[in-house]
Order: sequence, then C-alpha cells, then structure tokens
Amino acid sequence: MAERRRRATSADVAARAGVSRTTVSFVLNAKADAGISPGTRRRIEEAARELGYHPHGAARALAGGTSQTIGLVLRQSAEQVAADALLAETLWGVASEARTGGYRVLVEPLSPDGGRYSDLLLSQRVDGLIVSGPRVDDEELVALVADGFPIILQGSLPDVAAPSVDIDNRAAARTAVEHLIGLGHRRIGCITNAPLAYTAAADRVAGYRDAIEAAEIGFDATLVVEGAFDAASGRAAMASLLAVTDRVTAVFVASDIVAFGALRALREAGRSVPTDVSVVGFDDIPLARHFDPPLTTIRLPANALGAAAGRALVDRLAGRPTSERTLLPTDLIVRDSTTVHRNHTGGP
Amino acid sequence: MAERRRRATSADVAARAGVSRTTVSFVLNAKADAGISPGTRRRIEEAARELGYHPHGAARALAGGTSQTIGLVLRQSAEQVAADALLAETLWGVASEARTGGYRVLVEPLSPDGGRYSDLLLSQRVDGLIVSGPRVDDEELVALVADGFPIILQGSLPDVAAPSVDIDNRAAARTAVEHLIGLGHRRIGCITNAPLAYTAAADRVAGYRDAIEAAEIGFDATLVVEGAFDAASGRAAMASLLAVTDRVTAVFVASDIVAFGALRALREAGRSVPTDVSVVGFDDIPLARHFDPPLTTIRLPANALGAAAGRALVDRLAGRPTSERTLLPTDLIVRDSTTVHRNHTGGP
DNA sequence: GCGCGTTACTAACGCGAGTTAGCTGCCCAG
DNA sequence: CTGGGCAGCTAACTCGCGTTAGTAACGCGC
Repeated sequence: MAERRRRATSADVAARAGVSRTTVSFVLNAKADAGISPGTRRRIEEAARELGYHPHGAARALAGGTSQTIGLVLRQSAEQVAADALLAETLWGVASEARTGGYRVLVEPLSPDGGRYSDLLLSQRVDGLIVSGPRVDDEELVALVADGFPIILQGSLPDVAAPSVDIDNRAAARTAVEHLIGLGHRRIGCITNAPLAYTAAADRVAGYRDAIEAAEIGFDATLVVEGAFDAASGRAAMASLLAVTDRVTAVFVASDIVAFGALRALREAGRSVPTDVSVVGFDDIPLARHFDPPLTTIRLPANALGAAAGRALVDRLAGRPTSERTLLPTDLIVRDSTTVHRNHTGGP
Repeated sequence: MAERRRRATSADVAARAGVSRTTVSFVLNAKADAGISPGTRRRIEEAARELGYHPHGAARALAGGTSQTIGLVLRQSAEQVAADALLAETLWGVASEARTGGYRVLVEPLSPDGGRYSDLLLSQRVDGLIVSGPRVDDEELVALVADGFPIILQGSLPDVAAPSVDIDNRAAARTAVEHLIGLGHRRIGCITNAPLAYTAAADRVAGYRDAIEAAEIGFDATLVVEGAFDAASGRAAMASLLAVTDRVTAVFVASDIVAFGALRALREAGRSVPTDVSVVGFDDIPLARHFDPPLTTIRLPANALGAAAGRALVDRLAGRPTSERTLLPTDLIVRDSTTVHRNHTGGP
C-alpha cells in the first residue's frame, strides 16, 4: 500500500509563498478587511494549489468554535426504517440544504429505546440537531432544548419549545376523507399508519374525525383500526375491519404502505377496489401510482420536508430568525382507487 | 432563549479534583499503564460527573489525529435514492456497525455528476470512506485509492484496488433464472434493474445468460430489455417485450420495484401471473411479499451489506487485516409469482 | 545512610488552524 | 524635517486535548 505523504499545513503554504501563516489564513478565508496586495494573494493561492492544501477540519473546528456539521437523529427502530419509503428522500433534502449552507450531515440512527445522542451536541461534534420522529417521553430532548441548544424537530411534539417542521397531518387527513364524503360515501373506515402514541397517527385520525363530524355522519370508533408501519399490519387491520362490519364502502388508510396491505386483504375478501370499496392512502410513495388500482393518496413532500428542516437549522445557526412552526402543504392526488358510492345519486 | 454556560474543559475537571490535566486525561481514557490510585480516580470521575464534562470532539480529533468518523458517500441521483427501497436499511447497518467500533457516520449524498468528496478525506473530517454505487469513470475515487486512503467499496468495481463488499449479482441472477428453467420455462425474458453501464445491472444480465446457456436454450438478445430503477421503466420494458414477442412464458426482472411495473404491464395486457407468465424479481423489498401475486425474488441482505461494509472499514482503520472482496449470500425466496410452464410435463 | 526501583503524578510541548494587537515602511500634509 | 495615517503584513496568543519525558516521594534491601 502506498504510504501517504504528510498533509500540507497552512505553515507549509506560508513558507512556500514567503509570507506568514496569518496572511495565508486571511487570504484563504477571504477576510476583506485586511488589505492584502493582489500579488501576495496570487502567490498564496498558487502555493496552496501546488501543495494540494486542504485545511484540517478538526483544527478549524477547534479554533473557530464551530464544526460546520449538523446532526440528524433518526428516532426509529430498524423495522420502521426499513418500512419508511421516504426516509432516504428526506435525508437527501436535509443534506443538500445543509451543503448549500456549508454544513455536513452526521446521521445518528437510534432505536427509540436505546442510546443517547446528547453527547453529539455536548462534545461539539455537531453545531445543531434535527430530530426526526421525536417522542413525547424523550426527556433528553427536552433537557437539550431547555439548555438552548439549536434543535429542529422534524415532526410534531407539543409542549417542546423547539422549532418544528412538519406537514399538517390533521388537515391533510381531513382533505382525504372529505374527498370520500364528496363521492357519496357515508360508512368510511380508518386504518392508522401507526399506534396512536405517535402524534402523526393521532393527528391523522383526528382529521378523519373532523371530516366525519363536519359532514354530520357520526363518528364510530369501531371503524377505526390500528395499523403499524408495514403492509402486514394493513392487511390484518383491513381483515379485522371487514370482520366487524361489511358495510364500509370506503377506507382511509393513513399510510400507502399500510394501504398496500389493506388492498391485499380486500382482494382476498373478494371486494374489488374501487367498485366495492374506495381506498385513500397517505404519503404518495413512488410505487403508489402503480398500485392496482393506482392509489388515490395524499402527497407528502419528503424531500421538501428534509430541506425545510435543514434550512431552518442552518438559519438558526447563522442567527437568522426562524419560524417556530413550519407546515408544508400537501396535495390530494386523485387516482383510480376511489369512485362514487354506488347508491349515490350525485350532488345538489 | 436560555444562555448556555461555558462548557467544562478537562482543566476545570482537573482543578476541581485537585490534580493536573494530564491525570484527568489518563483516568478518563483508561490508560492502564499509568498508575493512578483508586482515590484519585474516584475524585476525578466524580468531578467530571458534577461538571457534566464532555471531551471536545474537535480538540480530541486534533490532538489524537483521528476524527472517529467515517464517511458514507451515496453516489446516486435524487431519483435513484427515492427509488431505492433498501438504502435506509443499508445506512442503518453501516451506522450500527460503526457505532460499535466507536465511529460516527457522516453521510454525503452526491449525484453521479455533481460534486467532489475527496475533500472529506483530505481535510481529515473522516478517517475513511464507504463509497456506495461507485462508477467506473470516477477518477477521483481511483486517485484516493492510489494514495492509500482507507476506502471500502459498496458494490463492484473491477480494476480498483480497494476492498469491496457486495453480493454475487451474477450467481444470484443465475439462481433466479435456473428456478424458472427448473419449472420448465424456455422462453424467458429479462428486464434489467438499471442501464448496463452499472456493473450490478451487467452482472445480473450475465447471470441470466449463464443460466440460459447452461441449459442450452440459446441466448436471445431481443429478450433482454433495459429497465431503469423505477416501476415506470419496468412497465415500459415489459410492454415493449410483449410487443416484440408474445411467446415469453417467464421473465426475470432484476429489481422488485421494476418488477412491480412489469406486473402492471402484464395485467394491462391481460396476462395473468403466474398462469400465463412467471415473474422473478430481485431485492426482496418489504412490499414484495404483498405483491399480487406475492413475488418470487432474490433476497438482498441490505442491512448486512451495510454492516459488512462498516465493519470492513472499522477493521481497516484499526489496522486489522481486511478481506479484499466480501460477497454476501443471497437467497431465492419462492412465492406465488412463479409456477410450472403450462406445457411442461415435469422432470426426469 | 545510600542507592535503587516503584508509585503517583505533573510540566510542557504539539496538533493546525483563527484572530488580535501591533509593527514597519511609505506618502504626504504642515 | 517632523508627525500622522494608512497599506500590508506578522508575532504571539488561543482553542482543548493527548502524550512524552521527567520529577518527587516513598519503601526497601544491605
């Protein structure tokens, strides 16, 4: 294996250009206030290029007091990660926005139970944190926020004084269900994306209920069944929903992946979609448009969500004002899994 | 916002414990060779706890010469990332293995065309790199490897002298196609997972060809159609395959996601799976078992792949010997999308 | 009572940068 | 001829920690 030659330091550059280290630092960091003659500037830049000089990150972090790195904490279990079709896209959004702000991204995947992450911040390895999928029982998070550390929440968490970036789950769910109601459906089931301890899941059910009650249909708790991240849970939930009542003509499933399982259960029960039962999903994963039938769903802007979180953190670190709560818009994407209720006679 | 009090340094701990900074360093880094009395040790540990001392990462990196961070370069476009259902799982594997080795993971998503990453290494922000999805035309990579930097390739790249971790795409593809041949199929199509410039895609086609030729069926280039990462490409590829010939009784699709599109095209053409056409996929994404019909496919151990790459890099950084080429095993998962050829009379 | 080996620690340097305070020469006004 | 101001640069300190070389105290054998 080739032995690497020692890295060039700023002192080497200074020596080669015949100036002091200070001047090198001024030139390479574009300090405008110090008057440097064009000739000197050129000599230094040339020397740096010839030596292949790259400033040492740690040294810079130590002297400058900033690591130019942000942390992304993924508070999800391994299974949730595997099931989360949009996580990579969100990560991409965070990273690209971070990069334009001059930051790198350190990723810390952490199961909800295991492991602390405060050390990242306390050891100054990162300048700030984006916490994805925060849970209410996370007292570590609460403590860090109380200490004034720069933290952005990706997802919702009431009673925590940190800026958050999210979609309006409740309103989006309501829109989805109103779509079904508009098609004449009255017996509408709901399958959650996750246990209700997750605020996103609870919010989506709340949106479902909003729509139901606004239409004066009457909320029926037996029509709400819990799913849990994956298609298998959706299949089971749909089966149990069909066991309780065979009168639902539409179902709102708060996750496309869970909905995929629900579609399978409907197929197995001999119900055709959308003829017998209309289905609306949530997320608009890339595969949703190729479901059988193509799934009507709510588009969740994963990349934009990551980008917004990244930008919020970068802004905060730069001392720029940050909005406390950013809600990104969602869209209802109507495809072929929903249709008018058979006995529906149409609008007014 | 609460103003944070200044971090405690090791000097603070030393002062509080009534010893020198050196002793603090010895105790907290568990240097066994320096004899420290139990009493002193206890005093120091207590002082550190009371002050909430956390060693400064950058200072430690500067003094110790190692950042305890590894970089993960994702050489994929944004669309590829969105379509890659297993990326998050791989990331998880890398991170967890890195953590047990005392490393953190810095993620650098980079479109194939845009942006350099050598700076990460040259500025010593990371101690080593895992490059996922390397391309042959990556001269930056070649240069870094030639300079002896610790780099692990996730994926295959002939002629680059860096250890790599991958699956045996060719053998796995061959297994998949042999499964079809064993069921009596003779006219077998192939839809790639990506353009053939990608080694993984080329290897899988090679495996397809191996099986075809070993069975003395005769390789027919018109039966090989290119897919490109997503379901839409699979749909188009399948449609064009059906346009060329309606005599294929089976298709090997080198990606589950592409296969999902292919299934759709078959449905639209009125062909039922597996009765009219058998389909084998590749990857075993979580949704594959819920496809209609549940997809026979090759399981790609995504998490293990990430873990193996992480471990290889950690080993290499620790100076332990590393195998040049790690090939992880794959399994054929037989589900319901494949069945015996209609006119097949059975085995010997 | 001297030499020698432990035991238990510390002084001081180095890592590679950013940054502050100040120094040197030169030009020009007075 | 002197003083002031500015352009252009540098000496020296700082960040927080790891580490080498070395010191002081103590016990012990003879």
